[in-house]
Amino acid sequence: MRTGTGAGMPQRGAVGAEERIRAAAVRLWSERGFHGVGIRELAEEAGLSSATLYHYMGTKEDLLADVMSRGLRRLVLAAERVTQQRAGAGPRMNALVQLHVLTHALRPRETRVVDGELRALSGDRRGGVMSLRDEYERYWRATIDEGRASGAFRVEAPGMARLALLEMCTGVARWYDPGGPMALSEVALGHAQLASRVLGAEELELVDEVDWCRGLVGEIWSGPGGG
Amino acid sequence: MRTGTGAGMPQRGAVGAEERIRAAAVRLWSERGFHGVGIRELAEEAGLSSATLYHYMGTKEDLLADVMSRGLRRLVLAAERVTQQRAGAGPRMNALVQLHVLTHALRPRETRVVDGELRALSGDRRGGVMSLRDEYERYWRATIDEGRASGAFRVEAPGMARLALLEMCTGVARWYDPGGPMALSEVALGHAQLASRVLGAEELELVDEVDWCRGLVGEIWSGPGGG
Amino acid sequence: MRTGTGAGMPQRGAVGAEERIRAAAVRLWSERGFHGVGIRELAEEAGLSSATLYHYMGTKEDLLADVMSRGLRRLVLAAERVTQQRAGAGPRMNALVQLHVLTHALRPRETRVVDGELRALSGDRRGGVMSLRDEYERYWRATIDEGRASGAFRVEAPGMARLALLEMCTGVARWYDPGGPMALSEVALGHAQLASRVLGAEELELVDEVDWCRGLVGEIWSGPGGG
Amino acid sequence: MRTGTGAGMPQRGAVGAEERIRAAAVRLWSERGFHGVGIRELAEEAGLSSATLYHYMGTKEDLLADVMSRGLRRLVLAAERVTQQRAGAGPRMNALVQLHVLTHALRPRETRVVDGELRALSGDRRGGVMSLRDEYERYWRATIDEGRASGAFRVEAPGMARLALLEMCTGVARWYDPGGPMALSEVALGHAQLASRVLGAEELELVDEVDWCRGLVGEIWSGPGGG
DNA sequence: GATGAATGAGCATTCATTCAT
DNA sequence: CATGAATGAATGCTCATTCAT
Repeated sequence: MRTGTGAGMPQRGAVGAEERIRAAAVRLWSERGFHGVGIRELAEEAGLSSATLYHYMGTKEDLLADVMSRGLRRLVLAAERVTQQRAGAGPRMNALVQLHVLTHALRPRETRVVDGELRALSGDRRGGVMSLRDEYERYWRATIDEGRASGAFRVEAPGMARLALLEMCTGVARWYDPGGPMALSEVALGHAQLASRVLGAEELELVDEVDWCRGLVGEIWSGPGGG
Repeated sequence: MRTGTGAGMPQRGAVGAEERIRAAAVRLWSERGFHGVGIRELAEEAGLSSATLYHYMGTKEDLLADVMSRGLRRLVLAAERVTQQRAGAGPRMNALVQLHVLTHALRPRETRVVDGELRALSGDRRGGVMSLRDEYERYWRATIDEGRASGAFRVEAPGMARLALLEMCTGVARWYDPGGPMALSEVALGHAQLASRVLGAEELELVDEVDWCRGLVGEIWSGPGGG
Repeated sequence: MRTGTGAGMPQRGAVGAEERIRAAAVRLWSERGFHGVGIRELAEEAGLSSATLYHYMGTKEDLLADVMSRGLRRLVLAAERVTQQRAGAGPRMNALVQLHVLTHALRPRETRVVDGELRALSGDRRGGVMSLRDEYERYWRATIDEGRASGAFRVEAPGMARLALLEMCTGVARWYDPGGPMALSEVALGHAQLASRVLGAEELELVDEVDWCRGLVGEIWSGPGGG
Repeated sequence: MRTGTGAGMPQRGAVGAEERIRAAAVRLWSERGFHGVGIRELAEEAGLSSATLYHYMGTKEDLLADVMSRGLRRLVLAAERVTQQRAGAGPRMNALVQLHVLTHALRPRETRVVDGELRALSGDRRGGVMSLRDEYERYWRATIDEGRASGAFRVEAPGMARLALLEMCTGVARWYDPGGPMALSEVALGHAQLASRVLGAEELELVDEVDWCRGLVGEIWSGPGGG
């Protein structure tokens, strides 16, 4: 997808096209996978002809790389904010978890694509996406390390703990049902507590970051796509 | 896929064919997904022509349902054994976790297919697989309930804890690398400890079930396919 | 097949494509039957790739239904004209027979497909085609009934006579050879006479409708397809 | 299909196999056409495996040629009998028509295959079948010629009349319904009368040959297949 | 006599993609 | 900006047929 339209504000109907295409892709791919959805169906979902699609994107795989990169960049952006605005390993980790869980609960389609379609990317493009993912995970790694150094966390295998926590929190996008019995904030706070247990930091008080995170998610994920 | 060949020992190339097909499918699907692998490639991987494939299976989707059901039945079988042979919520949960982790670390391909291709199944067949998955999760649910009742576990939202734990342990199949820095037993015991923390049962002693589980996995997962 | 191209004159290769496809189908199917001709061969005969074929049609069966419906609609249209422009059972039947025979002699391929491939249509589509056929036969039925009522025809079993006559006249498409010994007008008039005998109306004078019918056939069957 | 089993009487289950195969072919082909039915379905209908089928027949096309030849030989045989046992063009034609109609009404499946699948036969085999058909039609031709010579028939174009009559009478196999409103004998006698009209021989008395023909059809068409 | 296993070629259909307009 | 037309390659699957047992 061509990088940017330059102007600061959407001007013509066409401006929304890229956005609509990405939205259609996310909707469809999150449900049936990259290989399970054809270009024609994608075009129909976006309200365009399949030929017009190619005006806005490169190949199908380019579109996937674009969608994944944008999603990951938003995750990175959010994690960066948390690090800037929350000090101390405990509060930071608490916020990171609540943010991750909220993002995955509020944006299950985007996150499922980001998390599950890496294998559909070939060599070169995969590398770029993986390094973005690593960039995101680095916030977790750093915070866990920090907590271990300060004595706030007690974990023997911090790498494994990080992976275990990420898998646990990412899983929310696979099972959370907004119409189900659990309130969103319960899930977020609940996972924050589980994380504190996993990290051996139970005595820490768990600040409720749900509203703040919700605002952050809203700010970062709404709008024309975080390009 | 037709049920069984009956005879006790593989005699001709044909005997192993069904098995070879399933193995090929697991290998390929775990890496590129159900929709990412064509019938011809599957056949080649199994050492057959694509026409011969259809001698042994119904449709491609039938094969997927077969592979998933067999995998899940093995998981159920193993969980059943744990429940029979380990008494008390703590020891049981400990064994369930170590078993799940070991299975996912030793059989990452099978478990990734089982866990990730549900969406490729259409209506009727999906139901069958989902009920098997529910059957498996019931062992976890029951054990958590038991531990909460006995006071061994302290969790506020047991449903969420179960899902969080399952996602966490299942994730092992996505990241564990046998050539990597972590020993398999460390991962298994490590997750058992994380689970005990998640469930608020830290004071419980964590019996090392790795060898026993390894035997169980070997017994249940080797052989002609757990039909 | 999409309805029409609107423009009054063929301009580019694409305009005639639908027409060319139907013509190819009629040519091939009339000789080897619907199931005897593959899509690739059809495409080749139409001068397109098999993928392009699907740009213009739905399924192969859709194309058959389209071809049959168009043929039958033309038959109906012609019979309607006869009924409007010829009064009295005798003259009408005479014209209907000559028209039917001429159509089947001049358009043996279209009529053979219309007459012989009903079984290749599945349920729903078959019904539509059958009702068109019934519509056409209704003109014969009505005319025979009229002739019986007026005393012009003497037949005991009018239903059987209608079927017998239709089979007899339709058969022309199966054996008439324009390069053979019989002139087209002889065949048409000859059948008109046989029909008058079958209906017990020998004393009636047989007007030669060959030229008029030929004009009608030319008018109705030429052109972009009678959609 | 290998020509004969030699012995005069069916001995083993296998003896019936060829017969069952032909019967299955006739059943299926008459409904969906030669190209519309696969070998596997044919085998299933005959109660055999598709491989076993090939024990009894050559290729699929060989089987078709066999089925068609046998049918036509039976038609020829019956026409021969008529010629031997009925003297005079009028009575002979009367019997030929009633026999043809009865055969097509009682054996619609066999006759539809005989009549409609010639195009599925390639070059060499088609010639053989066509000459059998010609042999059959020769009885009609000869009888019409005889009637014209003796003054019993008055037709101008005897060739066309023959074809018209054959098409008319053959059509019975396409529309006659034993459960419908017309009795079989009505159809047979009715067509005999239409034929006499077509041939300009109305003054001739129409002997009811239905019972005799029925016997002939029963004799010739029952039994192990008229090989 | 009968069949499971096997296959190359073919089936109807869809794929992602290009391009002239 | 947008699309209808076009296609080579691939899709999942079935074809008629052979052959060792």
